[in-house]
Amino acid sequence: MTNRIARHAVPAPAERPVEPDPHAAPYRLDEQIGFLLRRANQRHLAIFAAGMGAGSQGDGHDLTPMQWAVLAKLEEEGATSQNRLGRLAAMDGATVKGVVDRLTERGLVDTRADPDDRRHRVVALTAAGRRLVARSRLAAAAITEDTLAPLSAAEREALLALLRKLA
Amino acid sequence: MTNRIARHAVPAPAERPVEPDPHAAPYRLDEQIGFLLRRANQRHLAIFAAGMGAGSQGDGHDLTPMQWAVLAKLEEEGATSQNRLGRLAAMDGATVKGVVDRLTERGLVDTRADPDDRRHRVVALTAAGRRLVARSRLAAAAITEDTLAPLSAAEREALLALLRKLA
DNA sequence: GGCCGATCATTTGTGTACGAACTAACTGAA
DNA sequence: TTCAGTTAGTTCGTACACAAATGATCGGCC
Repeated sequence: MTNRIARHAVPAPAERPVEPDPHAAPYRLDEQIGFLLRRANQRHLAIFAAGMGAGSQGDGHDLTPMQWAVLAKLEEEGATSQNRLGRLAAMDGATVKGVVDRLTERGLVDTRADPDDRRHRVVALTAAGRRLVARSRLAAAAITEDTLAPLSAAEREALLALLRKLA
Repeated sequence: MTNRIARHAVPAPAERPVEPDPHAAPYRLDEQIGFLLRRANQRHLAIFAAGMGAGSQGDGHDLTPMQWAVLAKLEEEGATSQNRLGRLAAMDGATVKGVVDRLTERGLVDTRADPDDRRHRVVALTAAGRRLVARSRLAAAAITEDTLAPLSAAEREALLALLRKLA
């Protein structure tokens, strides 16, 4: 669990900061919602990589968050077009393609043409993909749990509700 | 303000989902903290791009969130080493380099050697960089405001506090 | 029945993100 | 002082993320 970022106390600045314009509104990067969202997400990604990444003691998931999202959605929804998959997993078409390509190379999903609409490419889990999802369920739940560990049950609910409102 | 992702109602699935194992714990991707964090961040990034991106009605900021974070931190703290800048702005060394390189190409920052420690490369705002930061302050504040728009003042405070706890 | 706008997939290009491996430089203890 | 451990920066490789442009296909409307 590396997470080399901002994990230590920051040492004193090398030189005195430029005095800001006293008329300017105060703007502290660390107080902005964007910065805090990014930090929280970073921590989550580190936890995810530790639990499902390549280095996670050979339990063999080796999935990125996006790859897991696609697999999980495919199991929830069954086979679907790339486009719908992208909407469900909240990623754009170009990104979906990359993720699906990598999953296809590993034999976890496959893609076939849709006879009803030849624009669609229908993506589905393979047997190996279904097995991997089944094996990874617990790890995924543990990642959610670890990410929320600093919060009480009430705080967790509040945070999820606020984030849903924000999205 | 494009945001093509998941902006529309999702149509019915093309075929019936595979029935999940009734013994498996329920796992809904949309309820996981990671998914919600990513969605919230996506929306923020779209708002940011609209307010400071290249297409934002020629007000000429044309900054990414990372680039803005570096510029804002440099103004808060004055000239600092790349490493410290990375810790302050919460990005790893390799990422800092890319961002600083692009800002350098645009003449917004420059880098010099530190005579006291020749490992350090000290990054500082140029005059043009300082002017751009001054011009962009209001836009940055508006982005924070727009991102938090769906929430009441109390909810905003609660969300920021919870995210701080999570980081 | 054939055109027109919308939809789907793909490609290209830019910009994060970060692990891993490497070199140069510093620092403290033997 | 010397050298082992640490730190700063760079490079490489992989994987998102998304705008924009392109080409194929569909669906409806005249």
